[in-house]
Amino acid sequence: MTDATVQKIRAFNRFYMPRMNLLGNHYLGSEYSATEARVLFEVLQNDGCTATSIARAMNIDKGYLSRIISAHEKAGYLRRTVSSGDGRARSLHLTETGRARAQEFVDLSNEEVADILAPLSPAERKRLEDALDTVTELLSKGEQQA
Amino acid sequence: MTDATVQKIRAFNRFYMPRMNLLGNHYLGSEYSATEARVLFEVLQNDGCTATSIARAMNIDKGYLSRIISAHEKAGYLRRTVSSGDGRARSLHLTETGRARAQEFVDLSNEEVADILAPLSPAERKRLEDALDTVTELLSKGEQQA
DNA sequence: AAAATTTAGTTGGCATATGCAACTAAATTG
DNA sequence: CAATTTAGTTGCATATGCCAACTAAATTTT
Repeated sequence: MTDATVQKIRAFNRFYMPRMNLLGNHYLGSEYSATEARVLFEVLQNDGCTATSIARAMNIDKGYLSRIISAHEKAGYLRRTVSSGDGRARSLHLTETGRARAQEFVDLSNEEVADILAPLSPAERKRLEDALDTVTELLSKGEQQA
Repeated sequence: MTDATVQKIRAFNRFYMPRMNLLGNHYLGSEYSATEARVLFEVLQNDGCTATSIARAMNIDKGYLSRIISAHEKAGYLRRTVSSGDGRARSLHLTETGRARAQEFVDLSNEEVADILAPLSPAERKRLEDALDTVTELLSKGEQQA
């Protein structure tokens, strides 16, 4: 059951996560927690989504999420509107400020990754992209559950 | 500055992390926090290491780490012995119980990964391994800082 | 070698993050 | 309409992180 590919994946994860700064609780170098930043992204990429859908996507506690959303609202990053079809649910929308804030995170992340890729030649970048495509393609097999 | 490879990497991260269950604060499905589990692994893979070396490797506060280690000791997972060469430092060693506990995590992780890889044929696994090797090789460039 | 400085670890205190369960309101079932 | 389920909120407990004070032991200075 513990075949070589499994070990390879696990070794890769141990190598990749710290290199990409994907450990720790802060979103990159920012003062924001990774969770707070991700919530902002969820709403950015999914305007009108609800707390429930975010909780499902991020797999976090709905109580905790409720507070994060309240904090984002208080900070002026998003608005809550009663869902048209469901009186219990609130549709979430980023404000201009929130969109700008999310963009800051995107920019920061881009810079970090760019630094990591700096030593690579164009040919090497191409190889890297192809390898990432391959990994994505293969791990997408047997994907249609959720 | 925001080139295609950077976007590729970021898209890959968004795809890969949730798929590998690398988000969230719990070590896999266990009741253990990721931090507690990682400390156990550090000692497992580095018998006789010290709190200072772990704090450096994991980049966490020494006070917090001190408490985690105490908890692990109280739980019977590890022993502390005064370092032979340095009277201030304590060498850390897993007990049999601690080794078994760590192994449970390893097994759990192996199973999760095995499930993900289940749909892949042997040929596809080989392709995957090669792709992971390529990514690792390329991201290792310009690596000798620390 | 004694004093001053540094290092390893512990502990207390504090702030925030996270998780869980009880609770309210609204929707859905039968 | 009563019973059940669902979306969110809130109270409370624990986890996590950070900083500073403190002890003991090692290292450096003079």
